[in-house]
Amino acid sequence: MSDKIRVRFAPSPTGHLHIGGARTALFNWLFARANKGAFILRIEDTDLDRSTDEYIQAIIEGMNWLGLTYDEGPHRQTARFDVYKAHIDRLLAEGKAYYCYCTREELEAKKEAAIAAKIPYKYDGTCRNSEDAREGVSPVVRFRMPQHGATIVDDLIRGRMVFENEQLDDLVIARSDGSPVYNFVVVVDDVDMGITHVIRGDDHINNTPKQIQLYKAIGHGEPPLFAHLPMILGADKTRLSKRHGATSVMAYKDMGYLPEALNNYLVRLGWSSGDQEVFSMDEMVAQFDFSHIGKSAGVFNPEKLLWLNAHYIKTSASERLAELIRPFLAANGLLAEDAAVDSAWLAKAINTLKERSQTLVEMAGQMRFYIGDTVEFDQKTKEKFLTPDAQPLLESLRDRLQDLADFSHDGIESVFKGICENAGIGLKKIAQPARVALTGGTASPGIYELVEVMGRSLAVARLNAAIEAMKAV
RNA sequence: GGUCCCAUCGUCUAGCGGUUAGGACGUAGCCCUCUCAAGGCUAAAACACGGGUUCGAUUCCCGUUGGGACUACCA
Repeated sequence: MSDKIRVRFAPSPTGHLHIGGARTALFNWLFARANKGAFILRIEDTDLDRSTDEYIQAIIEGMNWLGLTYDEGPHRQTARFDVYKAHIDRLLAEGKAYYCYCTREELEAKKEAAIAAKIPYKYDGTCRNSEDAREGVSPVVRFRMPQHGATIVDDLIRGRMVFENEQLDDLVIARSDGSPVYNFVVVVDDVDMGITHVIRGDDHINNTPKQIQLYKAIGHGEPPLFAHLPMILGADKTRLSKRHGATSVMAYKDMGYLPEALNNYLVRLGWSSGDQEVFSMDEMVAQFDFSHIGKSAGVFNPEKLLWLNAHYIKTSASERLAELIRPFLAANGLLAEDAAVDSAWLAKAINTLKERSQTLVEMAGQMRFYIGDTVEFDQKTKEKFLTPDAQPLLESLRDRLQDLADFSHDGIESVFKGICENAGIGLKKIAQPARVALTGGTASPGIYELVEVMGRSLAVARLNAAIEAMKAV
């Protein structure tokens, strides 16, 4: 256990698992799996006002959906307040931290003054050397940050970064109510949990030197190694947020995306392995390495994700898709959740839809080809294809399908071919009117498979309905 | 304002001193074809700028410009 790699994903439960968090989780997971290490889930819920149990569940749900299994956790920081308290007391006793009685108002005023005078703001250290308690003020605890020398971060992705210690603030580690603050608990937990590598977004870069100083005060050995991942940006190159559309992982599930598509998209946003674009989870694990993680922020590209999703739909087993699509069919009203529809039939239908569906939502919509007694005709389409010339052809088609002994793809094909030969016409002359009659539209799966999956009775019924509609004109 | 990070087609990226600067998404055209897709082929499309270093810079160094993050008793 001593030199085993241990990494963690540490989201705060103040929202759903979003795209950026999911990628951080994925990279941690990949690194752990690639090195036979441990992947730990830690919930950073020290912000009591904004954290909720619902979001904890939502984050876990998102990770489960993506298949990012964790080996330990979820650990909750709110369950460890006594641990933090002990560290704070010790730091206080050792003089590495001190009580600060400055009020928020005073601090705010000093900050505004600094900004107005255009000088860089930093806590002025009023309480650093004075032990004077003030009546009626419950103090915060500040960490005594070294003010000389420099803190060096040898980032696994960015290389060496040097921070002058005089730039570092005496940061608050405990609020006036005694509760510990993020930068502090992160360090305590990483030490306690034996974290060897901290893989996180590069929005944490400026926290790193502060945390390293905390490690030196709290930890025993060396601080962990750091790897700062580039940010994910929206199309306008600002940090990805709700403004850019769906950002929660589960929203993608609801929009009919497959988890492997999202994982594959995310892994290629910032990391590469030559020219390869499509990766199974096993391939990602086998090929993942820090040296091919880029440094620059990436723009989230929904079109490419959609392309990957279409790819995975095309290549997934239809049996699996048949199960996944049921909720979507229930949602669009085509098939009740508990409808007794044969999965084998569903899979057969999906076979004809896979190559023309980019999402499960889209595929569920296309199930209209096969489910439902009536079809709606667009007026223009009807005029163009359900012509007087076509009527006898459709009648003939109906009769032949009615009498067809071998109601298979090949049997159906021979029916169409037979009609073409009889009438001396090309397939196009009958296929398009038939397609319109059977589906109401001009775009559908191949006509033979369409009829086959639809089944004899529905095909005949729809043909009859179309023929009636033609007569009515 | 301060600190830090970043910079190859519109986007994701390959490249690790000498390449016709490669791939992918998207876009356009063609082929295939019963429609729509899928698939195949082709095309347009990039090294931000200026200095160095070097026989030679997309690649190494510095600066400029441009983006971004952080700058809380949030995480």
